[in-house]
Amino acid sequence: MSDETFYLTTPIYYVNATPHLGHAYTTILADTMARFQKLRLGSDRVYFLTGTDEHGDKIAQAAAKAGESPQAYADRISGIFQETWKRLGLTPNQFIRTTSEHHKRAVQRFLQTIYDSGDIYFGQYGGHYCFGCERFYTEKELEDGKCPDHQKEPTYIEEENYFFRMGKYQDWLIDYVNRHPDFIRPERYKNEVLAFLKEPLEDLCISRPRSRLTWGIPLPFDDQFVTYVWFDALINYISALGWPDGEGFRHFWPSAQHLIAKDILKPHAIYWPTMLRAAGIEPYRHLNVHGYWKIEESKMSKSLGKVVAPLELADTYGLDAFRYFLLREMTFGLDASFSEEALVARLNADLANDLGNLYSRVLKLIQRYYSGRIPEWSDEGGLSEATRAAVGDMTAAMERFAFGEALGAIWNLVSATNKYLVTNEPWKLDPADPLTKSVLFTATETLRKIALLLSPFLPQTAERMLRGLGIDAPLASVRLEEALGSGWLGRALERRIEEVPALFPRIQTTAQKPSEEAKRAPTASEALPGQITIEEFRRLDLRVADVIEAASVPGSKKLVRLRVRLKDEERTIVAGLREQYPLESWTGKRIILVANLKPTTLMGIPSQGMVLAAEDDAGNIVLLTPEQPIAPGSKVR
RNA sequence: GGCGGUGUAGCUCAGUCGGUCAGAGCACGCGGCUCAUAUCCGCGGAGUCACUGGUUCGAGUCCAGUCACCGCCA
Repeated sequence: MSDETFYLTTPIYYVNATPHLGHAYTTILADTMARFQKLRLGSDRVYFLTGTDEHGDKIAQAAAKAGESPQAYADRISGIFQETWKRLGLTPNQFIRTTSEHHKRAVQRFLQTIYDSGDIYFGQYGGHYCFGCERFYTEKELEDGKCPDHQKEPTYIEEENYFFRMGKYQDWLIDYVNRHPDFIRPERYKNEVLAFLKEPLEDLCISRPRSRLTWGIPLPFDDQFVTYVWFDALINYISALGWPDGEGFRHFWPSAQHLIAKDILKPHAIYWPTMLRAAGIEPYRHLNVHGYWKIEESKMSKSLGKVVAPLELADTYGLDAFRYFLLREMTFGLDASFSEEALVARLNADLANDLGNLYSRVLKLIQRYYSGRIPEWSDEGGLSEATRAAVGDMTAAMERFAFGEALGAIWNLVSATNKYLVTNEPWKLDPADPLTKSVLFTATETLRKIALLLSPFLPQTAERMLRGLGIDAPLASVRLEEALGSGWLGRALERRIEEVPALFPRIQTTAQKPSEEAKRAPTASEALPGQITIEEFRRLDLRVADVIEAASVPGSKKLVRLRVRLKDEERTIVAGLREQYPLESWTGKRIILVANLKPTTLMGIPSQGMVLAAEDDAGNIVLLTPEQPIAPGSKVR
């Protein structure tokens, strides 16, 4: 037996926002991979880490805004993350927080190590600092002298700071990446990093003066400075293992793999390896980079204009269906679209029809033929080849983080089992016929193996399937290889099938088959140019809203900042109507709002919608308003 | 502006070294079955493989250029 281990991390999430789909996706991927590796290697050889990143300007500011101390604020948001992962059934081995004592000590130890070896120096720096971005900008990067993200004038700050000699490691890093082609994967991101490294790599400013920021870890060699938040955060990957002396570090670090979304490629692919190098620590093994979910509006469970947050769909359709969709639908490394419709399509086609129905038809046959007692007979091997292929393909796909392919491999086996039943038609045979017993035994055996293969992806479903097959599955301690053998039955319950609830009930969709009339409707090519369909019009979410407050937008003559109320929601809208409607005229006005307009930022102010107005040829502009009094939030159609 | 990438059936995407590569799943149509969650199984579609040139006996697959979208850098 090898001493192979597996250590997988997610990023630690910055507590300036509450968990969203992106966080959940990364963590679900990691959870699935960790479960898979535990199945393969045994749970004591696998370590899965996640956590929260809690220092820095933005946190201090957010806390101040919320009227809390930074620590109280971080505690609260970090708690929400922990709760959310629990709700989603995710099981990290550790949830690390950068405000924890052991992390702080490790960061200081790390800094001191590099400082002692001469890779940190004190230098001067001057530049345009944007507090929103928490970073300096060069002249060239500014647009009209403003931060391109926040549209705010940055502050010129000149200060002395500590720098990490990152540039010193540039050649080493290029060489390392080239020598280890799968160090950063998929390849597109490796190429991106190499492209970036073609330019000279600058040293990294790793401190912030206390005079400006106190919410951070003090530098061990100068307490007038705190550590730059990225430098602090990355170290979590080793502090969590008890670096430098911890047993966990020795045991797990050699197999370290990081999982991130593509937006934080640079710190992980460039800062972090050079930091490790400087500290005399081996680089991690792989950096696995995934894409983004583009969230498509759904018209399914949207009630009263309230957009349903993706995470809520986990409650609506079940954890496993939610996981299945995410794992199946995104090609690792690429972006994908998230929509309720697509989720339901997957749920119905794959989970309900293919898998759920297979499970149901087999168990119900056994129930009828043998009063629910699974026949112990011989497995004639009718599915052994398909099973072998599924296990091999699935394992190989997981090695490459190809979760969708891995599920595809399992579904090939599901499909093969459905075919096997149609080929052998046990329902046409005499229950006492040895062939019948053999066929049904083979089918249940295969279902058992399917459940096992599925367990990293759909843990709850796997357990239900096994239980239904009369097996009390201690999945945490099961080893894949052993369990795929014909002897493994876990703790066999009385192998009697009582009732067979549907694993995944089909979701009724309102989408009906196109009627004859619909087929005769004009097609796109027949439509006049510029015409839209009623469906396209319905995508607009127009609402009546009340203006409760109006304010000027500094630096703009045309813009006005409005606070408007919908039904039970308030929003800020920036409108270019100040010349037509002076500030004092706004309050109390009832307007029509495009409520599902993609939010944007105008002159530094986020705007969540657009006010409708009419304009004539002469440029006269008037607001649109309901002709009779009607409640704010009412839909316009 | 510089560099990467992407553009393949209605939809989502596979297509390694150029020659059964024109494919899969979903959706759709037809047929079969009726054990099963109106499920399952079989068959089918023809899509100028973004566009234009080029290399080659032969190109989604290589080269050049064009267009569109996206990413990184500036």
